[in-house]
Amino acid sequence: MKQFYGEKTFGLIDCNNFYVSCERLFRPDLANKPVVVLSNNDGCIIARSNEVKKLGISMGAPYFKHKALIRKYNVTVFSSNYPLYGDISQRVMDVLMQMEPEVEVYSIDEAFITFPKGKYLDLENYAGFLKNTVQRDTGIPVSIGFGPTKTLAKIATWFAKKKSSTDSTFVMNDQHHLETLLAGVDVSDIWGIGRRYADRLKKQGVHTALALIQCNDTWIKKQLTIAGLRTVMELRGIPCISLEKAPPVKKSIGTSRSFGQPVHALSALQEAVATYTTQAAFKLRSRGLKASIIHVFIRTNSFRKEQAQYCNSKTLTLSESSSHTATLIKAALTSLKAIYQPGYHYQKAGILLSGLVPENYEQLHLFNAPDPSSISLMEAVDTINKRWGRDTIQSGAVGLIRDWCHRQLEKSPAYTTRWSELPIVKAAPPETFSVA
DNA sequence: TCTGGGGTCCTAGGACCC
DNA sequence: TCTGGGGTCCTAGGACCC
Repeated sequence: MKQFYGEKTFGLIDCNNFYVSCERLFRPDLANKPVVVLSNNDGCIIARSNEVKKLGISMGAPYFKHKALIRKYNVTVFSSNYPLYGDISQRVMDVLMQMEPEVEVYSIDEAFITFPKGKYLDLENYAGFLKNTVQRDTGIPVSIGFGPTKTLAKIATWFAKKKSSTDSTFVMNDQHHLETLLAGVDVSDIWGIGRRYADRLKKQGVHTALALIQCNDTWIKKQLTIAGLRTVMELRGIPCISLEKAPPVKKSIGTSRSFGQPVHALSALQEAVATYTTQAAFKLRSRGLKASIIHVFIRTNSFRKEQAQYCNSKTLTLSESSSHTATLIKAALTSLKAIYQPGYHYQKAGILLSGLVPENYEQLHLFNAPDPSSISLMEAVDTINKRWGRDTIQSGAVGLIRDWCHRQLEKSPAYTTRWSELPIVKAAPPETFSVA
């Protein structure tokens, strides 16, 4: 492979229509039938079965705009069920880690692997073996691409999905002429080139990955920054992005939601912000971290051009980092009060915690002693909420009426993560299978 | 009526210091 | 009246990813 530098082969394992595949695991009657999964608040379509893709419904499309089509073609609709998807994802990753020593969990539905060039004599065969093993052990169909860099492995996976053949794998090897392959890839389909950059490149006459790798490096850096230049090097076959086996240290943790209906009152925003802070603080403690910076934002609906628009945010630095829910809520509500303006239709609020340090990292305020009772209180609350559900014990600030809560009308059960929602399999005649 | 959420990285520009 | 230059840090905004 003369044009490919580097000693390693990279692979990308990408779950097909992942959220839809997860829902189908427990609804085998939906195989080969059109299915979509909605975003939070049932707002956008974020996963589509192949049948739905053929109807021309695009990724991220607003649900309400396609309701008629969805009804017409009898598409089954699910609200998103992240506990289910997270659990199935873990199973897929476990299978890969049993097969390969070097695995990077890149996202909920993708993993990179890498191994020395030449480890497997027949890469096509190995890709098929990997794919079949994941499918057999988890029920999730995947596509797999191999290439000499991560970016080219991504492109190989793109070819694997594009091919109408059933094997869903693609290996970039000596038989392929890299330039011929890249001539068939639109710049917008390159990992790292988003819509803005793609538009910009096309305006200047660069339409394909092949045209891009032939551009001058200085020009590329000016157009796409150093990150874009790295992408181009990878497209040329020079590895610049390495495999990250350990998940990177978190720099921020946030929670934000759109409301189920417009919100006007400060009191409702306070409940929402307190609720999001509670959730973020729980995530913080689950990762063994404390935060010292808390950022709160509120905004109106920018799609409603006819309405008065307002968005604002405020960042507060705590005198001492904390993971204590009440402390964080107090700071969040102080910021909220400072930015709240009456008279607007608010659509979304959120909080972002940063300045994260390990919980055992002590940087005490000169005059404040730590309160050991607050630590044991939080531990008790987390234990109870893990056992009985996350709403069991909460701060009074989160409210009781909560009419701002987001919608999730079509949610499937937490089949694999909640005892009360386990699927019940009934004995059935051969060749049929039903789930109650 | 109804348009997601959670992240990361890069750069430009201002503040500040010596 | 005339009034430097370089380094660092921080932040906002824009780009990207799934």
